Amino acid sequence: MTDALEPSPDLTRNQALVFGRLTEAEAPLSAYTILDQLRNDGLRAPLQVYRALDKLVEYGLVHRLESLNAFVACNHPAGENSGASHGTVAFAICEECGGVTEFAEQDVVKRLQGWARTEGFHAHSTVIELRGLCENCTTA
Amino acid sequence: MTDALEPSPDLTRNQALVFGRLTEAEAPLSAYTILDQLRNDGLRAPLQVYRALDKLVEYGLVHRLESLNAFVACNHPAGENSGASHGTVAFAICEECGGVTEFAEQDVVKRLQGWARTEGFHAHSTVIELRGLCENCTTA
DNA sequence: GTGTGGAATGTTATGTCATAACATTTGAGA
DNA sequence: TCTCAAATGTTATGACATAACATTCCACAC
Ligand SMILES: [Zn+2]
Ligand SMILES: [Zn+2]
Ligand SMILES: [Zn+2]
Ligand SMILES: [Zn+2]
Repeated sequence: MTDALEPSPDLTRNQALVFGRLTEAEAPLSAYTILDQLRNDGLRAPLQVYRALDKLVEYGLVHRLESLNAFVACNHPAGENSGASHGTVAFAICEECGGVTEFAEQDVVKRLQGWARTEGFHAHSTVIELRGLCENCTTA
Repeated sequence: MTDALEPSPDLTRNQALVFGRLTEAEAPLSAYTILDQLRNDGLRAPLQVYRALDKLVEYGLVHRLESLNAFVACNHPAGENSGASHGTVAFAICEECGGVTEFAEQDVVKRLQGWARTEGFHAHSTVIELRGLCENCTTA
């Protein structure tokens, strides 16, 4: 229903820079924020970042958060810097601290697949994003 | 978990124009597309459209599709032009014909609520969007 | 009927996100 | 060494969204 498997070859220089920056970040980053933080590494134009992001998303190393127009490094269990790839996942996005939790609920995916099957809809990607407050920010 | 109930008062002129245009459309419309189509009705600036959209979304008459940066009129069973409001729904978006199907899968919502409860995450809105091909466009 | 305040509106300018188009460089394999 | 596909560099432009401020509208109190 989602995410064709892709090999994850060695990263190019720009891809490694962008991926490294996202891996260090504690919250999603926009492409322009990434660009600003990589000026000293030689990046100058948005396209350099967007092209790297396109590949990283294709490899399954990075996810795009549609409701934020921003990107996060994958934290999938097997999602190290090797050949990582996985199916549909969901994101919980805290609007106070910006933190993002990636999680997989197989029953949710199954249910959506079930709906798609009965309707004849052929999904190739699925977006699931919860917006709200994480536990820390609720109690605080 | 989502969508506080809101009364849906009489629509203002701009709100009615925008809602009418979305209701007639067969696919999602961007704010700027709506603006272009309402120039002859006196609308001139993006903010006039965005402000109307904000209210219509608040009233539950219109939904924003995050993965498209576009808007659709609600087709909820009780979602006429009266006081309509409902919980979390999902959207199936055809990338061939542009058609959007709004549907509710209570088990999906329950499962996501379950995850949120165990994690202490307090969601106030939920985005579920499937991207792919509808039945017509798959067979065609 | 007049005054008043909140909501809606109108308008200009600006900020943010993303891609088109084209030139150049790089590097693996014939 | 040649060659071609992939990656990169660069400029310009397109698409989506909001800040800031002035004005109008209208229900409601007086
Ligand atoms: Zn992941
Ligand atoms: Zn938080
Ligand atoms: Zn609806
Ligand atoms: Zn279709």
